[in-house]
Amino acid sequence: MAKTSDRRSGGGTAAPALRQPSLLAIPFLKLASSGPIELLSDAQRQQVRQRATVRDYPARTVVYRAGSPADSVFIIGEGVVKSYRDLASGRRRIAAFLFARDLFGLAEDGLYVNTVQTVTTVRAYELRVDALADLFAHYPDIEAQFLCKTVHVLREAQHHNIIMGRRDAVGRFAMLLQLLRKQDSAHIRRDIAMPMSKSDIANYLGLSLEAVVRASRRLERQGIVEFVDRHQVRILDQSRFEAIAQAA
Amino acid sequence: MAKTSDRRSGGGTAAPALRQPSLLAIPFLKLASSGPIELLSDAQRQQVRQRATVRDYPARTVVYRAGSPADSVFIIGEGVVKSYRDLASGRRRIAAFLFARDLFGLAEDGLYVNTVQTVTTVRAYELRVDALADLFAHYPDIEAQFLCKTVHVLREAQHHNIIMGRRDAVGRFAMLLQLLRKQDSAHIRRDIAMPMSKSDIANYLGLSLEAVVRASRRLERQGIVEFVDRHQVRILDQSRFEAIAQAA
DNA sequence: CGTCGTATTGAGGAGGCTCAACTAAGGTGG
DNA sequence: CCACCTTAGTTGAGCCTCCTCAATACGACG
Repeated sequence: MAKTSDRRSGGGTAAPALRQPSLLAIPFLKLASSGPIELLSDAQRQQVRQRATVRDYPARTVVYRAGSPADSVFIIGEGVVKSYRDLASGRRRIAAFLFARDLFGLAEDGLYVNTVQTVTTVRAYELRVDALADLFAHYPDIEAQFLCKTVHVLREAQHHNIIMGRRDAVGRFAMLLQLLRKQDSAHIRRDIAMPMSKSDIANYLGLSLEAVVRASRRLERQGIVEFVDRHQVRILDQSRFEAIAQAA
Repeated sequence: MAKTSDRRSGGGTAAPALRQPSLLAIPFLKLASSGPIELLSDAQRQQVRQRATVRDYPARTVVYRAGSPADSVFIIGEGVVKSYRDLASGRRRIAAFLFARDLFGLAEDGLYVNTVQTVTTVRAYELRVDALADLFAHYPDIEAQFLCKTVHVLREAQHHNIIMGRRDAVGRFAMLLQLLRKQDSAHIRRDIAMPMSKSDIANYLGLSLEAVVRASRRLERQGIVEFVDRHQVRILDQSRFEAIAQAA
């Protein structure tokens, strides 16, 4: 494969390929282990898998467009997608980046609200709405897990709001890096995979591309991070990095 | 009651007092009527009502604080609340204003993530988590409606993101007014109830109080809106108002 | 009629945006 | 294998908007 196709799965974690659809979230209730957990049991994942179609998309593929009929929901098995809307002003607002074990395609009034496009190559599980209804009817517990996941996504959207409330570009960028770092939770904390372009990041953070570039340059010049390559960032000064990101 | 206590229910709609807990949202699937609808059937509302405790709060009451144990979820019967977090920087970010038929109290890891405080006097239905679990176990359809509502709230959070992505204070303020106008959907579209303070609005929009004041003044000076009193706004020029708000 | 919280207005400064030119990297075709 | 092209990224200059600080007005309540 060509060089660009090497960008897979949001970056270099050695996680084994997921053979079953899977949902990650922090549950409502207090559990022994805090932090996000796998919601579905093996049996549940089997049930979901049986009703789903596996889809493999190359990078930059549009999965669906905003306003088109919503026939399916999707669970990401591997890879990264962006969910966005193009506004009347010509600007593009990226609502979220979605990763393995994330869910997308929740519709409104029978239509998708955002456009979803792959950032890396992506394997997804497509569940048609009737299959989903069937699943919920037979296995109410699975429906409860979807509710749990949706609440988790809602909290992430609120976190995005907090990011956008910051005035300084450097702070917003640092908070995005924190978010990306959580994706490689099992991996080393020093290196962060950044599969999306800086232009995508600008659209996510509500900044101009130039502002994102200057923010990353400043972090680099101050010796806080280092850009190993276009899609990989290394944290050099953990405490100063945290200080900037936490100062929300 | 004193004058300030006259601020009720987000403002002057002649809606009859809701005797039953109720959820408002736009469903996934295409229906005959687009726009938000009542999700629960009469029988379902009855079931929810039986397991809920009615709570009446004066204005400015804290219902719960971020980080405290999450024992209950709440459905608003009447009134307005704000859901917010106080950040390390001393700033307060209001995640959402919630109205009649809205749901709040969805926890993470057994703890509330936001602080919720009443803006007006509020009647709410409190559902303890075990009562909610019992409800879901016996009536899976109700769980489906809660899922639908949560997705709806998620979309509203994404809309909030779009608002915050705007650079101009006037545009953000106009979009907030649009949002408030939808609350009085059955009511005249010319007058908008604005139960919260301008300071709250600033915290919601990610602006300084002064910026909100100047934005509203500018809309007023241009003859687009008129501030009838501190909590009521009248749209004078519908088309110019829309043009500013839509130009997201 | 004084006090407190909310609201308003002005002056000055910081930060991000736009516009514009330019560099770097990846992909294509001869 | 290289010239070319396209996309992504970088940097600088000047403008614009919002922020901060500070002082003042207003309304509700005691």
